[in-house]
Amino acid sequence: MEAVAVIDFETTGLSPAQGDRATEVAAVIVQDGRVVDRYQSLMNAGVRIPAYIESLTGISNAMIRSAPPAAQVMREVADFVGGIPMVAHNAAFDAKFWDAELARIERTRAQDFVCSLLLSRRLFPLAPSHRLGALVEYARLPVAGRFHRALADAEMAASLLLRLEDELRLRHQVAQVSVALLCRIQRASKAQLPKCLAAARGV
DNA sequence: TGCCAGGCCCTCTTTAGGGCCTT
Repeated sequence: MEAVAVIDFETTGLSPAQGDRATEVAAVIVQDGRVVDRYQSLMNAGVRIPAYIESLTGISNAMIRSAPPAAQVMREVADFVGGIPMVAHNAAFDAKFWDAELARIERTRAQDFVCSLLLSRRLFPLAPSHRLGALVEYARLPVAGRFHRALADAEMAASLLLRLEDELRLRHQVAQVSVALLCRIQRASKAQLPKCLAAARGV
């Protein structure tokens, strides 16, 4: 598979449209079956983190006060990722924060966003839960650090992506896994999935 | 203090409702 950037945000809430902002971002570059580069930074967007999110993530208002400005961090991470396809667990969430934070520095995203949550629902239908932590346990992936910290979650989502790639190769005999195929799989309905995988096998 | 969104997916569905997932 071509190189991808697996990203994860910690934020003050669920919706940039409601005024929520990013507090931490991480991106790991996955190439040739392994993580080859990493970026991580706290970011100060000048908004207060609610107490229940401080306890969820361990990221405090004091930590954010001494963090670099959000605009600087977004310029750095966007340059780090460049134009390669992006991946996140529940990508709808991270994509809306990525696009909202980029818009504040007058930049836009051009590449695809692959969702490891949607892929897991297709390829691990028997998993008891498709939360990142539950999938790490289900697939016996290494715990990369504290859950709900950006770099640890990005590393674990990267491990999950590589496991999903293995699943396509070994169980479904797909010789060539590509981002385009992952995009087709995540858009496929349950009924469409067998045909989608058969086409990928060249049947 | 408590709550806020939105897309996906299942089902006792499609003229809808509710759980899952992200912070």
